[in-house]
Parts: sequence; structure tokens; C-alpha cells
Amino acid sequence: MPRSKEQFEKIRIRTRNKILAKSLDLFATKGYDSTSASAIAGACGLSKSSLYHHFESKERILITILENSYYDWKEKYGVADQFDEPRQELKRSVLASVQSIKENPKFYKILSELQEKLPDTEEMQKLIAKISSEKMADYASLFKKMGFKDPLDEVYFFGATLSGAIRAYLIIGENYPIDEIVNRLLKNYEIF
Amino acid sequence: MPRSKEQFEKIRIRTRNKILAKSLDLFATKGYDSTSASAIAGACGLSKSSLYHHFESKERILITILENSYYDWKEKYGVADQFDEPRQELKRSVLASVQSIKENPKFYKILSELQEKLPDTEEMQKLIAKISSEKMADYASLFKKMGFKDPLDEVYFFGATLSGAIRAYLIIGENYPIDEIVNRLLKNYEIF
Amino acid sequence: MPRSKEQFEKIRIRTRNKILAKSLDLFATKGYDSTSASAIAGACGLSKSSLYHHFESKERILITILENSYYDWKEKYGVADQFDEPRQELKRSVLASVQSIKENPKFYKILSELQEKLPDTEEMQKLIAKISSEKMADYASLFKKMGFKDPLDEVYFFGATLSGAIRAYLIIGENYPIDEIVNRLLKNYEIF
Amino acid sequence: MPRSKEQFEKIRIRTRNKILAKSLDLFATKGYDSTSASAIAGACGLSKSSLYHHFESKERILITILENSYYDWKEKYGVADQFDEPRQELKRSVLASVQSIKENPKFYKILSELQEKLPDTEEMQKLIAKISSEKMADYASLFKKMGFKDPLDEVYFFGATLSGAIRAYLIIGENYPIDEIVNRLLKNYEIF
DNA sequence: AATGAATGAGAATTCATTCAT
DNA sequence: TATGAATGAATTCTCATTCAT
Repeated sequence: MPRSKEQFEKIRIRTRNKILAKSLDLFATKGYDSTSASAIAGACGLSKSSLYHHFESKERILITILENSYYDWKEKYGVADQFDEPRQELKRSVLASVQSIKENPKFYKILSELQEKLPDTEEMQKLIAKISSEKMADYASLFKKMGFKDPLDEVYFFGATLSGAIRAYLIIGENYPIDEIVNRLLKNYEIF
Repeated sequence: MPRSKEQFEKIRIRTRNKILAKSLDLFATKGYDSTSASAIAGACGLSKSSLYHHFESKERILITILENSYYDWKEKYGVADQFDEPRQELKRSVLASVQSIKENPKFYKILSELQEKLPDTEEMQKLIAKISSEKMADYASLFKKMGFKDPLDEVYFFGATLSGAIRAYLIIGENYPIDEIVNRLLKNYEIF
Repeated sequence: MPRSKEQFEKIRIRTRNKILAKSLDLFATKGYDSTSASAIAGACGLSKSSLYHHFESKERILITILENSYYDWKEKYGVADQFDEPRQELKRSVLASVQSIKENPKFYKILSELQEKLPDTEEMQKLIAKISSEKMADYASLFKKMGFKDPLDEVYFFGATLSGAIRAYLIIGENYPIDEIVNRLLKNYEIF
Repeated sequence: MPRSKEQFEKIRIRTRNKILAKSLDLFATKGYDSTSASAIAGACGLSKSSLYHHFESKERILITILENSYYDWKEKYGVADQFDEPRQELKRSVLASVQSIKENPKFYKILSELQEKLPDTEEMQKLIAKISSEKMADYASLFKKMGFKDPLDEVYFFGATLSGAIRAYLIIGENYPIDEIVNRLLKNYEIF
């Protein structure tokens, strides 16, 4: 145990983060399946074997990205446990989601890709399902508090527009008027 | 046997169609990238080299599928050149789209996959862009005829909901209440 | 279907046989685990991918070698179903075994290696067990016919000497006096 | 703390012994080639680099195991320099060998594996040859003293049975009646 | 029209080992 | 003494594709 235990930790974390960041880039751009371990290593200036020194598998890199991003998101933008007015909380949560997507579109691109293909492992399947469903459940509880008789129906409609807008934004980019669309959606619920 | 030429042609077309059909299945289920030429050949009861006898590349199979499906769809369900009432034409076109998706979800799954990743070749890129944008242009002209000042804005909103619902249907399947959502969307435009 | 169906078959068989022969050499010399698919391909003047065109896996090559050799051996040297005198049949079978080992020591080297390590797959396990046990059962039935009260005990003793001699021959080679040892072993049972 | 030097030495030796013991286990169970340096380090609760701190290579670990076990064996069970009666000494030595195998089958499994494949280095080759031949020479001198005209022939026959029985014991395990076979072998030389 | 043979490039991953601290 | 970081070379095997017949 040399003096540099902390130094090691620093190096390790820096390399790990680099791998995660470059993988995020590559996965978002070329897709997870089409990104090779070689490409990730190359982008990080590492050898393939060094990559495997930090992550046991390509899938583990992906899972780590998903988990990190998910927990980040939840902490920053998730539906609060306590809130005064469901309409205002819905607004806050939706705007926060949009904000999150603008800040981290790559994560959502990856998520989008994964939702469409059948996952390689059960662990992935569960993780995707968890991330995908949680938001819907949150929205459903808000619509219930807003007094809708069929909150789930409402979530379906609301969710269709929201997710359609998000997907378009992810594909088209900055030129897509996501803010206007979201505002108009909220206006339909008399949220201004 | 002077008619053997025609028979050859028949066989040729039959084989081609088999390849296209099986590829559609496989691309939709496992994704384009994850479907190997071997798998397609196997599914068709052909050798790999026979496959390449009919199509110069895997990508050419994909492009053919996209083009065929697109022209089929346009013929059957596209916005008509001549119509009486834009509201009724919008309804007809939207319901036709939904119908088309229900009839051929595989094609839309593939399209969805392709929209999200950057295409391998320019030809693919253009084709995807064309298919993706054309419908929007059709809808825009309808909204214009319906008297909207900003028909493009309207298309964005309308399109967000519609495409969000379609995507959910493609992922979730029969249990997703796509008809209800579409009806509600039309109702918002006073289309019943 | 060109004229050359038979030619194809010829080429195919020749290549397969080359692969099997070279693999036999390499497995016997360096051991199965330590022989790489690359090495086999190289020895055959083939690319790695061509190797996999002929055999689905390295293990399949091994299994094919074992099965071929085993059936060859059984046909040529196995204990006959019909025989006059068990002592003479024992002699015939043992000398045939020795002959077989002299003719095909490589196969026995591989078998020897495999008997000592835990097999990778169940298929291998069963195959090894089958080849290993069959001869012992044959000998047991002969000793029974020779009037031994405890034929299995006799097989154990007889088999220890025989297999010890065989193993020494496989390791040491031509200089090992296997014939003398086998003759002496038979003499102990009054077989001349 | 002037005695820390000795303590270091103690730790060093303890770690070395742990490495040797765990390696013995792994080599015997999975084979030398199939045991990775990683696996050894893991089994010892050490890092891979610590492993290489104690042994310059995987092969050095193997060689050390072989040498240690060999010298242990020789000291405890080898043919004595001085003895009264060759028959009794043969009996003592053989029974001791069997005892040794029962006590340390792992070492003999490794030895058996190594005898069958061509060694990676000359050092290994010589070591294996030495261990393998020395016992034979010892037995030869005993048979000579017992008055056999061709003691080497006798060793060949005697050795075939003994080594055949040992190998069967190593493969089959406790259920193999090695004691009975050895007793019967000795009885053939009128040793009771 | 059809196909078996063949391949170079590349996939994910593991290996034994070195080095700086 | 111990170890985390790093790596080049190797592993088995798959890929899309070409070619001769």
C-alpha cells in the first residue's frame, strides 16, 4: 500500500468517467450494438485490455451509464414526494424532464434505442422496464390528484404527446420546438 | 420449351419476395444490425451466396423493403390529391395510418430503429429522411386548408401525439389503446 | 446445381479430412486445450473462417476425431460377438488393441489427455465415458467365460497392467517393449 | 522494532506457501494450462501483481510445486540407501508410494498431466524426466538385488501394473481398489 | 438460378506479465 | 510487501461478401 492510495483512486475514477463519457457519446451516436469495445477503448486512448480492467463487459458499461443517469435524473427532476398543487407539480416535473433531455440528450437516445430492442440479459430488461415505467406511474398519481376519473387514460394521452415530442427532439435536435409543444400540452390542462 | 424464360422470372420474383418477407420479419424482431445475412438465408432455405445472387448487399434488402412498404403505404393510405373536406381527409389519412401500422407493425419497427441511428450510407439517410418527412408535409397542407395560421406548428403538436402513440403501440402492442388516443386527438380538432 | 456436385463433395471431404488429420497431430502433440483454432487453420493452409466453414467449433473437430477413431477401432479390433474360446478371444482382442495403438498413437494420446481433465461439455463427457468403459466391459465378460469367480477384480488387475503399458508406450514411444509386457501378461493367464 | 525483518520473512514464507497450496489445488483440478494467474491470485486473496512479486512466472510456481513435492516424497518414501532385504524394501517403497498418492493425489494429477504433453521449456522437460525416471531406477536396483537376470524387464512389467493402478486411482478415486491390486502384484513376487 | 468454398476484417473477451508507487 | 493501472498478443468465433462452377 503505497502512499498514493488516494492518487490511485483519482486516476481510477478519472479513467472510469472517461470511459463512461466516451461510451455515452458512441452509444448515442452509433447505437449500443454497433459500438465495439475496440472503438470505446480507442476513443479513450486505452488498450482494449485496459478497458476490461475497468469494466467487466461492454454491457456493464451500458448498465452503469443507465443507472448513473437515472439516479441523477431522479434526484434532480423526479416527481416530489411532497407538493402543494398537482397541476404545479406536473408542470414542474414535465419542464424538468424537458430540461433533463436538453442537458443529456445522449442518455435519452440510448434509452430510446434500448426500449425498442429485446434486451440481451434479464438485468438489462429489468433496468429498462424500471426506468421506463416509473415516470408514467408518477404522472398517473398526479392526474389522480387532479381529479380525473380515469387517470391512466389521461396518462396515455398526455404521455403520447410528451414522448412523441421528446423523440422528435432527440432525432431532429435544437430546431424542434419542444418548449412550445410542451407549453401547449400543459395549456390543454389549464396549466400556465 | 419457349416459356421457360417466364417461369424463370416467376421463380426469381418468388425468391426475391421470400427474401424480402423473411428479412422484414427478422429486421423487425432482432433489429437490422443484429440480423445476419446467414440468418436471412437460413430463414429462406437458401444459401448465403444465393442471397447475394438476388441482392447485392444486406443494405439493399433493407432499402428495398423500405421503398416497397413506403410506396404500398402511399398508394393505400396516403393523403389524396383530391378531397372535399380537409377535416375528413385528415381523419381518413390518420385512421389509415393507424390501420397500416396495425397491419404491418414490422415495417414501422424497422423504420423506428433506423430513425434513431445514424445511417451507414447516404442513400439510406436520404430514404429515411424522405419517408419521415413526407407525411408531415401532407398533414401540413391539410392543416393549412383547415385554416390554421401556423399550420406547421399544428403539425408539430398533432404529429407529436400521433407519433408518440404509434411508438407506444409498437413497443407495447395490442394492449395499448391507440384507437382511443387517436380519436381523442381528432376530437381536439372537432373531428368526429 | 452445377455439374460438379461430386467434385464439391470431393473437395469438401478432402478439406475436412485434412482438418481432422492436422488437428489429430496438434491435439496429440500439444494437447487439445493448447491447440488454437488459428494453429489448426494455419497447419491446413486455411483461414480461420474457412475452418469454421467446415466445423462449427473446435470441440466439434475433437468429437469428430474421437468418434471416427472409435468406430474404426471397434470395427477392426473390438471383441467379437461370436468366439470359440475366451482365452483366444482375449489374446486376439488385446493384441489388436496394441496393434491399434501402434497404428494410431495420436488418437490414444488425445484420449488419455481427455480422460484426465474434466470435460467442457456434457457431450464430451458422455463420449469419453463411453469409449473408456466399453473395453473394460468386454474384458469382464471374457474373464467371466474363462471361469473366474470375480471377473471384475480380474479386469482391474489385468487392466492396470495393460493400461500402464499402453500409457508408457504412448509417452516413451517405440523403445518401450510393449509386446513383451503384453505377452508376459497373457502368459500369467496361461495364454500363449 | 529490530525483529521486523524476521516477521517480514515469516509473512513472505506464509504467502509463498499459500500460493503454492492454492496453485496445487487449481492445477490438479482444472489443469495447469487452464488455470490462470488471475485465478491463483484470486484464490490467495492477492492481486495479480503480488503474485508476480513472489514468483517470476506461472511456470515457476509449477516447478516449485514439483520440486517441493518431489523432495518431500523422496525423503519420506523413497528407496532407502541401506536395507536388509530387497523384497521387504520393495514392499515398503511400493506401499509408501501408494500412501503418498492417497495423501497427495493432487500432485500426482499434475505430474500425470505434465507427462503427457510436451513441456513448454527445457527446464520443465528435465524436471519431469527426472521425477519420472528416478523411481524406475530405484526399483531396478531392488530387482537386481532380488536376483533377477533382467531386472529392467522386471521393472517394466512391475511398473506397468503399478503405474496403471495409480493412474486409475487418480481418475476414478476412492472406489478404485488400489490396495488389493498392489497386494496382488507383490504376491506375484512372493512378497506378503 | 443456385451454391459450396473461401476469406479478411472484426467481434468480445482473457492471458501472462510489467511498471510505478 | 503489496497493488492498481496498463498492455500486446492471443483466444474462440461471426460477419458480410466474393468467386468458380
